[in-house]
Amino acid sequence: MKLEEEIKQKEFKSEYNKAVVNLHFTQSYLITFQARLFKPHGVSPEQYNVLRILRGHHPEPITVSSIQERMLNKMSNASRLVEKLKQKGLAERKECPSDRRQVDITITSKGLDLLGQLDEEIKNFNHSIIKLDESEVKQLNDLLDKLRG
Amino acid sequence: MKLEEEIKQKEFKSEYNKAVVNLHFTQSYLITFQARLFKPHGVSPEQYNVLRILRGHHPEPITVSSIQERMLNKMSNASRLVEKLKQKGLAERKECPSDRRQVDITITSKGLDLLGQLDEEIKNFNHSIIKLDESEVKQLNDLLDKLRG
DNA sequence: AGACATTATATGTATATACATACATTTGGG
DNA sequence: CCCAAATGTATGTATATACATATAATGTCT
Repeated sequence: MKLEEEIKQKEFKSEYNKAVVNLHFTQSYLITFQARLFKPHGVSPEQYNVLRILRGHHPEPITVSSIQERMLNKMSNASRLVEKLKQKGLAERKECPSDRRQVDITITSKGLDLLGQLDEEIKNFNHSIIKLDESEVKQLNDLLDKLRG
Repeated sequence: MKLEEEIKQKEFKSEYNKAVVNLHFTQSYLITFQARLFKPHGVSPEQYNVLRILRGHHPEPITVSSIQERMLNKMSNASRLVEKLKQKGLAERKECPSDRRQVDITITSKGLDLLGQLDEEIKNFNHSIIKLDESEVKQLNDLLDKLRG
């Protein structure tokens, strides 16, 4: 549905103005459905994202600052998210021997199991939530990559 | 820059998977810069959005639930945002005479002044933050509108 | 009119973001 | 080697989101 109808706004001052609002609105649409998907599994979308980053490095550990770099929200707070995952038994924290300021984080087997369960579900979700065909999605990704310069 | 480089991920399982991540990442990119733009003026991005909704109806008042419908995050909390705006003298609250459950909200002249100051700044911001030409932005908006079905 | 559902708003709680700041450890210059 | 700067992590505070629930006012059915 056109954004103008969704938020009951007659028109936008420019396509650029509409695009900024459209990106916020579409992301909100996605995250609402994602949160509902993750909720029965006891993790939030950002916690899931950190788990995926951990799995990407498994069995090597990864430091908190490296997690931060790979997160979608750069200014967020990796250490608090790791703490949440640890409380749920999905991740482990260990002091880094070579630099005692750093903390090595690894995903646990429980964490890997959870991701394994979610993989198929997420794949189906991604296809069903995005009502575009293969070439359109590709086009969208290219435009977003270009948008950020 | 390609999303893969920005979040140091080698590849995505599908374009659909990438698109979901790309939308989150791009929105985060936008909101970070927007927040910095608004900060000197003492309002957050969502507070600004509510102010724009109020101006769109001025001089008519608008109820809290109508604000909610027009907000980007449908599940958010219009009444708390209105409270913040009231504390800053940017909006007023009045009991609706025809239905005492409802609350009529109007933007104050101070609120209109603030938006007036911001208008030009936002317009320039929207153009500079989106590094696409006119036809590409149009294409992006069409894809986003179609994506949500 | 009385009982009950519905609607409009407000509030409580958990999570996350954004930013400032604190603290310990490491690094590097003198 | 010692002190200052830089780095890695944690924490404090304000804001916002997501959802459940509370409360008052209104509408509806009999």
